[in-house]
Amino acid sequence: MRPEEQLEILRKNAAEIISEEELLNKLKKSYEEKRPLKVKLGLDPTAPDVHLGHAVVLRKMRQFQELGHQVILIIGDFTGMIGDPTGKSETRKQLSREEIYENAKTYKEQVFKILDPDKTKVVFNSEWLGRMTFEEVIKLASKYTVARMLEREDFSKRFSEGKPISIHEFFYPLVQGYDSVALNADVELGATEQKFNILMGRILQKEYGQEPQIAVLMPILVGTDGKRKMSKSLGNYIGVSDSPEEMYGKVMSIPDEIMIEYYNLATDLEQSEIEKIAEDLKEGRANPRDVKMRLAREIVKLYHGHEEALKAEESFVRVFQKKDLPDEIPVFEIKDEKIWLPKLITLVGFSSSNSEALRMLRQGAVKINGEKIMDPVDLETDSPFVLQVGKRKFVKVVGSSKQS
RNA sequence: GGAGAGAUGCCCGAGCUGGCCAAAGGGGGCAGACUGUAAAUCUGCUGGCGCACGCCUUCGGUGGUUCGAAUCCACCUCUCUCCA
Repeated sequence: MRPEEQLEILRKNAAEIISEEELLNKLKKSYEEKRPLKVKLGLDPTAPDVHLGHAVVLRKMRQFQELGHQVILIIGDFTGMIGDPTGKSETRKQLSREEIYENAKTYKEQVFKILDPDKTKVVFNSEWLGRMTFEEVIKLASKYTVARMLEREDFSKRFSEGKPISIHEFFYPLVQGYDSVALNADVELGATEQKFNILMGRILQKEYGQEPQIAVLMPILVGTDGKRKMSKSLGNYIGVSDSPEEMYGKVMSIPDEIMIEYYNLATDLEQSEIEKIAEDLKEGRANPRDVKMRLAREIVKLYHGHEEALKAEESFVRVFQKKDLPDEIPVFEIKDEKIWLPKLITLVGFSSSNSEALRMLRQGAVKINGEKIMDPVDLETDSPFVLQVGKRKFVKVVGSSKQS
């Protein structure tokens, strides 16, 4: 494909490209020399749960792949072993080799729902970082100044608020930038929050006599709460490995205001189509609920296929609109013939303690076979029953004593 | 190296002239009502324990004083600020 057309595609949805002109030049050169560009993305090996927020970036990577470029995923195992300090207080535990390997494996499984495995190279940054001598490290550290380091917003904020910043945190940007040097990367992808780190790559590459990489920055996807960025630790994420029903439901729970953002960043719909939806919505021609259902369908389709998306929708309508039971309820086998209800709720994982279960009970959140129960009763398990806690947690409890 | 300030429950943050403190208030979260599993609003809950006006664990760590400590004392660890 012609470089100009490639640029057109790559530009879509990107928050910022630094710089487009240089990117076009690289694309041209690549086109002429028939040499694919090396496109780099760093992954943090500590949290191996890929969600739609990551997907925004990964889907852009996918476009690069489709245009014939070389995609390189860097597993930050070296940095992972040091332990990212940005939670501080708990000095995040260091990961062992095995854990990192394990995480990397699940990472790959999830990432390959989006990327083409045959066209993806995965590397560990310990490969080159682990071999650096202290002398080289100091040399690397000399390439940047404290004042410039503090330009980064989170650092300067913490600094002015009197919050601690450990010296080694300054190494994160340096190390990430050095990864680009080690790979001689042409392009680095990331969310806008990665701007500083990615620009660091450019600076270091120049210092080490390389042509600087292009920064392709993608917008940050807001989480299901509509406020904060999507992340696992905030519990506002939609994972690419979530079940179809779960995924569908989570999409339905997002605030209306961010629907179009999701259409743009998390679906494959044409720009023109999305614009039309946005307008219908604004003019009141479309029911926001239907627009959201379509969104949920589109997103589930991407990760589970058309069929599953429809099934998830059916299930959703049944459970939440008609207030029926879902057609498939997980079964929980129980050995005891009799069980105290709060204990059962905890046992199946709907609460973290009996006390909590008791509280939910008192607030009328618990139903058995559709009937609201407010007392901590003892239950016979000789005949199966459906336990429901809250709106979305169901389980079918079956006594195992009768079965054998 | 010197001087000062501080460390409280998921987070922020009161309390710190010792008992009334499982610890105010806010945020977040969960649940209920209302709905479109949206938003807004209202209500309740928000350490554990077989459900308790009871017991256990919790206020950076370890010891101590006391009938009794988040609150007093000693030492330690960590953080911040100013000086060098």
